[in-house]
Amino acid sequence: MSDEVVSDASDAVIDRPPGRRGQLTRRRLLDATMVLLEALPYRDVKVVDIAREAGTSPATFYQYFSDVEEAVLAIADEMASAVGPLLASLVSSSEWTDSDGWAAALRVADGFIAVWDAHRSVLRLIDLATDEGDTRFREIRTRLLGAPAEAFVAVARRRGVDGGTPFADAGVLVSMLAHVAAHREGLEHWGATTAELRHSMARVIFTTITGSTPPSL
Amino acid sequence: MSDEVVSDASDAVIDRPPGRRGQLTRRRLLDATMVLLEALPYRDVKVVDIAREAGTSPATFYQYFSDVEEAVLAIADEMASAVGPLLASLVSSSEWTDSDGWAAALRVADGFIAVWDAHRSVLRLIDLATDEGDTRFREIRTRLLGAPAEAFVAVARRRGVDGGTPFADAGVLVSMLAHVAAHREGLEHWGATTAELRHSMARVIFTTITGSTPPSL
Amino acid sequence: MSDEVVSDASDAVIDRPPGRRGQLTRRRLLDATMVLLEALPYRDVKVVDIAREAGTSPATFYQYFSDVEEAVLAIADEMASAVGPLLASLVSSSEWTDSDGWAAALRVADGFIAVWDAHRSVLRLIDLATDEGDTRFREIRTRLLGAPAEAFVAVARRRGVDGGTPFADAGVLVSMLAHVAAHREGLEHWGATTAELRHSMARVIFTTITGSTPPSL
Amino acid sequence: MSDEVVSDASDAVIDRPPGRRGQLTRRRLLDATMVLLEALPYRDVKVVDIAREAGTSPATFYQYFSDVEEAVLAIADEMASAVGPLLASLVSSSEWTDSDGWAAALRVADGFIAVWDAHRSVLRLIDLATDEGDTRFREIRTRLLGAPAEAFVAVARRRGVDGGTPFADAGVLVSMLAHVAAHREGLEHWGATTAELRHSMARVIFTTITGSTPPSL
DNA sequence: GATGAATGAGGTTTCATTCAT
DNA sequence: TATGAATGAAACCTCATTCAT
Repeated sequence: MSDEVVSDASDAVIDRPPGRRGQLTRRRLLDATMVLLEALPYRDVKVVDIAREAGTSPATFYQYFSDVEEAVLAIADEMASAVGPLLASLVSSSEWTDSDGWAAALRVADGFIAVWDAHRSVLRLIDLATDEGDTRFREIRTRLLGAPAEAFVAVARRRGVDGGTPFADAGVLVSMLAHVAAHREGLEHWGATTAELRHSMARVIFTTITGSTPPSL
Repeated sequence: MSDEVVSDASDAVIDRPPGRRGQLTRRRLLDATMVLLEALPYRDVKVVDIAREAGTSPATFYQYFSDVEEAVLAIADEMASAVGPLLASLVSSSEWTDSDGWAAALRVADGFIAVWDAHRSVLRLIDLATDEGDTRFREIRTRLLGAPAEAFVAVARRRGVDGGTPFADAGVLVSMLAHVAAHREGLEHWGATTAELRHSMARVIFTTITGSTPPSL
Repeated sequence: MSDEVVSDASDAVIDRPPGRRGQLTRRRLLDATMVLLEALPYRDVKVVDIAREAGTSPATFYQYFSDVEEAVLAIADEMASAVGPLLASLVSSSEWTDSDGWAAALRVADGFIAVWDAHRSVLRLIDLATDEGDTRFREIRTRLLGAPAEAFVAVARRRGVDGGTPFADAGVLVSMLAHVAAHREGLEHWGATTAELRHSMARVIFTTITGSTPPSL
Repeated sequence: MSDEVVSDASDAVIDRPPGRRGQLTRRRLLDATMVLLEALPYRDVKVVDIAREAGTSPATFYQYFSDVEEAVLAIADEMASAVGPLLASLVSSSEWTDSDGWAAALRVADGFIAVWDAHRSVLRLIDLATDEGDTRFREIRTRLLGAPAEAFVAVARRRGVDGGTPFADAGVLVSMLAHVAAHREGLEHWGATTAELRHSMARVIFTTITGSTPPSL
């Protein structure tokens, strides 16, 4: 069991390259952080609890992250790297002609809803931290929402809308999509079904991008 | 109409009916809370600091609120009572005909932007707390955004849109407006001027409500 | 097999199984608590003081006990485990015949006096807490006084007193012994020497158990 | 109604002779203290709560008592003044002959039980404070238990028991009576009915006082 | 690598107590 | 007399963080 011979050369004192065991511990800590993030308000997620949840001690936590924020940052980063391109691809995967645009619009709406459903707590946190002025989170947020936004801009340019304002339009669209997806539950509670919401979202997308009325109606 | 009325006692720590001097102190505490809220992340707003800022002691704070959240709640409540109706009136003040609709749409967009500029920190906090499941904040949020949303619904009904889904449409609109207004700065940073944004917002409103293309273009 | 085991977690704040160093600290804290308990009224024993007396910090205290009561409970528990059986054995160690009963009665009286002299403050506290309805302390008190009481019952049964009421008799005896032992000092102050008191105690014991008059007179 | 003309001459600033209204307030405060004492551990009875319970403010409390202890002292004092003589009279009201002694013993037992049932919380408190060294409470306790104790001594002397130790005997008796009465409930829980207990108590009294076996058996 | 243990630092709360009205 | 209000002072309790093993 104790054949920890691994890490070849330098067994330095400080943060040396990963190492099998270390990688696992780190992952356990990240997962634990996620679990807590989904159950508690951010401000209530404490190092001690993460450690307990991960089955280690606080001291161990500090060997991998300097504070909770850093761990969260890592999580958010992973997520953004996966989700940003995904959302962008949904936008880019269509020519947004009158004929295939509607289907694309629906796909985009669905994509946002699905992504927010899957990562609600981290996404919320990214928003929060960004609003509070944290630049590292802002970068992540930009990667995340910027991707689909730029895709929208690209489409708008390609379709060469007359005197359009592609950046504003894209910004408005992404804002709308993100916010509706984030508050879908609240909106349902208020009287709008998810089916209706995706329809409304798609309509706004379609109209904004193509300038014409969706064929659906 | 300066009716302080109510205060059903559900609230604070003490029971005795306020009293002049006490009302002043309470106000000072609320103002101090606001000041801090604008300067710091919510989680960093401490009772000690509120007290200092208000020129009293923590003990005094606890004579009026049982914790920071309660003070914040009071602030949010006041704000919602003022802002909700305002936003709703912007929506209701037009017949949304093709001729006057565009002006109304612009007014609504401007209204949201102005309100968010004036109350950014509280509004952010209401969103955060609501998302974290706090029901008292959710109620406030509903009063706040529900007002314009229902106004949109009323308009949609009056205009008798064919097979419309007024609730979903209104929800999407309000979500868009709130989110864009909240992140205007970020969007500008990214490439969309405020002027363009308000235009895009208005266009989405107008199209969604009237079903036709804005005359502006 | 990497079982973190269980550790029923019913107890303190932490779960991890003690550990040498920790055991020592815990002991120091308990001892410090005892010292203070002997010098001050219970309600005046503060965590800060215990920590100081033990040469640590309050934070450390909380790593072992969740409040003063829990520490006191541990002390009382230890004491009861040692003292209960001792008192019981004093009762059981005689056949309570007319000839050896008197000596036994004196030994029992002496035992109670000695035990109360040695643990006055804790015993007082157990009584207090029990009277106030604390069930955990009640259990301890039952272990402590129940032991000699049941021994008395056993003796009474063995001696087959006619229409006796062994439980009531045992209860009365133990009550008397505990109370006199607890207030010996006050009684002396009032006019009864310890020698006389032990004699009176013994007489009541002897008479109650054997039904006959002590030979001494 | 506002004819508060009363208090003739000096309307001094500080504690002037009672005054109708003041007496009432004082009484209300004492009663409130009692109520709390019966519901909470002594250490948890706070000035604020007494005031609330009495329907006044803390400031008012301080016009009558300098702290909670003083109020409690007043209550204890009243009680002792009423109860001490009562218990003494129960002892003195018999010649303790073989014929009427048993009835007297039963009456005394009943008396202690009744008194403790009626004043349990105050009596407990007196004991506690006395044990902790408070001399004012000790005096009260002496008045309370000293009364029946001295009555026992008087009886013993009158009956001229041979080489008796009247003080020790009386002390033991009163201790027994007080403790059993105080813990009657606990003893019942353990297996001794109240009827049996009063019998056992009476037997110990009778035997100790008269030196003979009670006729009852 | 991992972690028992310890603790400085800081915020939270509670109260007794005091005034000015 | 009575009491709104205010607050100093003292605990409480929790964490992030650091060592030594």
